[in-house]
Amino acid sequence: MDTTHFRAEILKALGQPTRLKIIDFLRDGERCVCEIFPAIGEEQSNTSRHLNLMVSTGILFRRKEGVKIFYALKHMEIMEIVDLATQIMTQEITGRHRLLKAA
Amino acid sequence: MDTTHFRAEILKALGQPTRLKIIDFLRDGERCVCEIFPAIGEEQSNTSRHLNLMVSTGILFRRKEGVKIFYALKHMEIMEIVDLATQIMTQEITGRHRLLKAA
DNA sequence: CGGATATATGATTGAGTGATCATATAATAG
DNA sequence: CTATTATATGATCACTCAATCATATATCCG
Repeated sequence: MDTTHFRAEILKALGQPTRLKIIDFLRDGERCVCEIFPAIGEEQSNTSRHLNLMVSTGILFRRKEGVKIFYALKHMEIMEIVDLATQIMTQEITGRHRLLKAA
Repeated sequence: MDTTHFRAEILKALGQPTRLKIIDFLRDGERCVCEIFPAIGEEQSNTSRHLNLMVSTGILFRRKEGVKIFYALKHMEIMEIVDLATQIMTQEITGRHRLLKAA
């Protein structure tokens, strides 16, 4: 089986600023939409769409409680991936500093 | 500093089927374009564009040797990220099987 | 029931993306 | 110098995506 598309879909879901902000915010645990969209500074509507997308992709849990709907990270691996991306970013930035100083 | 866009850019670079195929192929080490595009079954032109994008994003090295241009993964973390995505995928697939069996 | 709150969804729009074809550039061999 | 090989790039096109506004749905409270 070729898993390329499935794996790309997961990584693509993480590679978008608004979704990444949501994921950062969900690190501390489950949150409802009404907490998420003010925290990340996006419209309720837009936030809802991104949350739905990430549930479809399989990286978020959804739980209903009364009127509120709570979302949470479904896999610890998601945080690890984001942390590794941060490491790469840091290396790139310091690497460029080194180049700038040398020039 | 808000690093959201930078981190998203890195993850986005990985979240595309053609680029993911390239990254899989580069696990074994440095390869030139003439080796890469037949291996992944894409056009030379298209392959070149994706390689350039990944160099700009800072996840690939480029080295010139005569007429050939070699590309290589620039960070070990890239392989780790892809492996973690594979783990998530596997958990999702087996999880769905379990649900199907229970139904 | 009627109003308020929380979330989702339809429609639209502008921007971005990936692939393709044709062509340009660069390096090397003969 | 010319032909060949390797790679990059311009132009184009269909498609996808993110954001927004307006509205629908659902739950709860009084």
